[in-house]
Amino acid sequence: MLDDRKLEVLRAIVEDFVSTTEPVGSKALAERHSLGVSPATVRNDMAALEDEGYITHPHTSAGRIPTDKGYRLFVDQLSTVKPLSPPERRAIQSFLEGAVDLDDVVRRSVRLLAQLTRQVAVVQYPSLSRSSVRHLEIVHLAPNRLLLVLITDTGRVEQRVVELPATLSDDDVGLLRQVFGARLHGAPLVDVPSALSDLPDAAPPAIRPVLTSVMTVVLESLVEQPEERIALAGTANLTRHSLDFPQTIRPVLEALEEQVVLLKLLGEVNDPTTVHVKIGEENNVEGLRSTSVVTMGYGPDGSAYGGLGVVGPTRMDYAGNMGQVRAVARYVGELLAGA
Amino acid sequence: MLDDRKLEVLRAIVEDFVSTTEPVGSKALAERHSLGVSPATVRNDMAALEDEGYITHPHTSAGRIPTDKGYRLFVDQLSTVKPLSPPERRAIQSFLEGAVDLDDVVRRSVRLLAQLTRQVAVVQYPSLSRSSVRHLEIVHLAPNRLLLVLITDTGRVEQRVVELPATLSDDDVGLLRQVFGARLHGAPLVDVPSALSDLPDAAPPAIRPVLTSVMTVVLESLVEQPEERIALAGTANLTRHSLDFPQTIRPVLEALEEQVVLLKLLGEVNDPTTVHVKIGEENNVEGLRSTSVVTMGYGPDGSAYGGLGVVGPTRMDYAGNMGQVRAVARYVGELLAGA
DNA sequence: ACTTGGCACTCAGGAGTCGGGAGTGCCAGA
DNA sequence: TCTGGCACTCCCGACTCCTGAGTGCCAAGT
Repeated sequence: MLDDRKLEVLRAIVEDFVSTTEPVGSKALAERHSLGVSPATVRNDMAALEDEGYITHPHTSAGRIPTDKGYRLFVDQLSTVKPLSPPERRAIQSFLEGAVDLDDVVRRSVRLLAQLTRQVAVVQYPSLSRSSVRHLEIVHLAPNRLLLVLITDTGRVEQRVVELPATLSDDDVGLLRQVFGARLHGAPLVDVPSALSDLPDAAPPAIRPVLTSVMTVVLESLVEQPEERIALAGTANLTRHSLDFPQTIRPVLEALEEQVVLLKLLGEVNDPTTVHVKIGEENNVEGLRSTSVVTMGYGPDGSAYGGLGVVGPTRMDYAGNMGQVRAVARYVGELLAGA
Repeated sequence: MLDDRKLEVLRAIVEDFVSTTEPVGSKALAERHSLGVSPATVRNDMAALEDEGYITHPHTSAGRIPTDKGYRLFVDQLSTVKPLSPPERRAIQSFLEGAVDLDDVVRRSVRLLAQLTRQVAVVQYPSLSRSSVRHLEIVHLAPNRLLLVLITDTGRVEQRVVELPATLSDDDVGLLRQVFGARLHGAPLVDVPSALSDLPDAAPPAIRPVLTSVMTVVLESLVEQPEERIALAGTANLTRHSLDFPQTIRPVLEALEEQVVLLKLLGEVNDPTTVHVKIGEENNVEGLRSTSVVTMGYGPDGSAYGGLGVVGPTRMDYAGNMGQVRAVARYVGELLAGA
């Protein structure tokens, strides 16, 4: 159905359209890319590609532009992820190396990604559900009030205030600290429930009620409904080509403000070790139907702490952006694994 | 120079223009507002107002629109801050009351503010420099590595990793904890330097070098260059009226991505207990010259933890937005003071 | 001294017209 | 299977025309 030359024509169309933003015609295409055939032949190939749904034209006397399906074919078969240029690599390193804590890492990464790709960048904080407990601190705020501070191996810090059913002495708090510390230190968050399951029985009766409320808070807010966090940058990049979005960038901005939407985008990744691309209508998110999303998981050796990626017009430099997303994901993964 | 009727005309122009987004002409104005005079008279007044620089017209045969100076006069003398409607009050309460921690409070507030005002909302986290130490936790990560966790009275949690010049036993860490805890508990962050000044001398020689590095980190990263944080929401609101911004919303989005810019906006508030408005060119920030900014400080009884506000087109409902910003600022202030 | 109606003037913006040019589809010949 | 030729389509920019909202100013009225 599609011989090599037709594929070559498709590639040329995608590349030209991506770089010029203008529908590309048979003549210009035959000239610019040395295909060795005449415009007429290119026209025939174009007609075939259009029949198959890979390209369209906005109106009769205009050139062709790729469809979502065309981009999909391009991404899957016609392009290879572009490795970064040395200056880009240097930029990543110098940008990320000064980070002082997790917040800093995430904020720097997201800005970096936005700058590199010139798209909107999204970085998810390391998911609590895939982290382990590094430390659980219990601070005695008031006789009947505790502050729990959970610190994970990835550097996330989560805090919750616990109102107690009874007042507590400092010694009691020390006891609590010991009990929880011993059981939780180093445990993956998902294992916390089982690690704590026999706790009420094992503890001295005096502090049982208190212990139970602390347990409840720990389990509920840190394990069952762990809070996901996300950083966003580069929204101004959406305005670079007003042509890229049918009406306005409104729906896109709205979608990007929804944490849930972003989590969904980053979460739909099955294999965290490779770059994923969702093109146009492939996005299940209303409002992002005219955008493409490039994502990848990051984390140590193939497992994933979380995801990151970029959102841009379907008319984007896939090869380049995929390379950039992959590179940043790897750097961030290493950085956090080493922390 | 400007008699009462002229002021009334200005008010009418501002109100009509704000609600319709269209230049307002003498006839429509005379009809809609019962000024009791003819369009011709209104025209004369308009000419006077234009001479004084309070209004302009985009072209000869168009109606008048307010200038920045006109809005300024309107805000200063012709409008009163609009108190919230009962449903709005309820919305605020129900929106904020479920917050579990500081992050949650800030995120909810910023979304709330964006929804209420239908503008871009900005909320600054309670500034470290105006907070006190509630607790400083020292976690022993590795023999030569500590994690400092600072918890402030406003609920902020800041962490830093300290690499030590020597290895440390758990007992040493306990000692550190005691020493710092005793001196810092309850101290305003600005007083921390003096509270720690005699520390090296007072401490046992064995842990002095370690103590010094910890001190350095505390002072540098928590006191001298305290990290300011800011939350943003509602950027999609910028697109509601494309007419509002000369070219595109690009420069506005860019400005809003700069933390520094936002801090500057919120920081220029001298008296934290009242609402402040910066109109158009009054903004020193390149990129926000076509926007107005409504800000207020929040905090307990007149002092300020931080600032919050909204950014929108100069054509905004000043009275309403000022009321909304004020209300949210007060609620947030109370909420954090009680925490 | 204001206010008012009248009137000539201005000018943005929409509707209609037109021609150029880029691009297409198709066909017949190599 | 490719290619050159050719008729056809139709977007887009330029041009013109026209309408209507709105103004500025003047002279008369109160």
